[in-house]
Amino acid sequence: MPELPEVETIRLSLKFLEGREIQKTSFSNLAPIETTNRRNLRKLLQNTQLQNLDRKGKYLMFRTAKGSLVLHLGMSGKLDYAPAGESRQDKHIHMRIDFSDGGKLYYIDARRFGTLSLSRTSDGQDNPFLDRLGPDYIDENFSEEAFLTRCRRHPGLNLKALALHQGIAAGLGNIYACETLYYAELDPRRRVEKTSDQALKKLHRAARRALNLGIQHGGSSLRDYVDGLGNRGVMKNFLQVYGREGQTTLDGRGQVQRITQQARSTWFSPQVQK
DNA sequence: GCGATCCTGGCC
DNA sequence: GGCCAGGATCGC
Repeated sequence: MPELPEVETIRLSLKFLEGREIQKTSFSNLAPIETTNRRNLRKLLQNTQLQNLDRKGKYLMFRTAKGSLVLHLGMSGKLDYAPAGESRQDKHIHMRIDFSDGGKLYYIDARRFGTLSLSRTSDGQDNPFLDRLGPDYIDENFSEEAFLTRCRRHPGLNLKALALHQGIAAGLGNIYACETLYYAELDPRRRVEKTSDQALKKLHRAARRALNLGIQHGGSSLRDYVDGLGNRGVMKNFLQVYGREGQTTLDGRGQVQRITQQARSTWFSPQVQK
């Protein structure tokens, strides 16, 4: 469910937890833990300070002195903070972090497409999920030239698949991939090898624009997305093509059509995107 | 590179 | 009952 803007919004909403002491952490039997085990995670997140809450692509990193919990929210994952004296009840709570002041942070994930993993290094390169990621689209140091080089390694991909490929560049999901291709006025069916350097650079700029706009508006709450404190985002009201099959684009420049690519829906406007 | 697959829930 | 969903991996 959450893409870069939603994950970033969640991160910002929970940044106030930085510096707090974690007392203990517990996991459900079905918690989607990968490449480590609950004992290691429990040990990592026990009687220690949460130093920083960071993000790489769609992954959150809970940093402590001994390493980080690396969390991906998948399609249905949420974080929900309950201050001292409150608690949450849900069938699908898979992790609970108890802070020494009585606050609790819950990870809730009905579909369990998310992952909980571990990193011992500050750059995260020892974690197989983080290691696979390309640069973050909104990283100021990620140049158009670097993006171009990475794109050219995948000549056979169509532009929608390119946009969604987290190893080329990280952060776009289905919503913002569609929006990016609309901003860049590029046909999602076009292949990388048939796309000019100029056009790919335009795609890079468009992705940054789409993602930053999403962050500014607190993410897209289409169905049930909320940040770590239960607040909805309003980016939905600014989407040009996503979910608008049979309507005009938000700015009225064309009609929106839905097609299927890589077994997922793509919304685009053939009049605008070439 | 592509399609199937992991899983639950909401909506028609 | 069937279809759809904001994701990513795995096998072919």
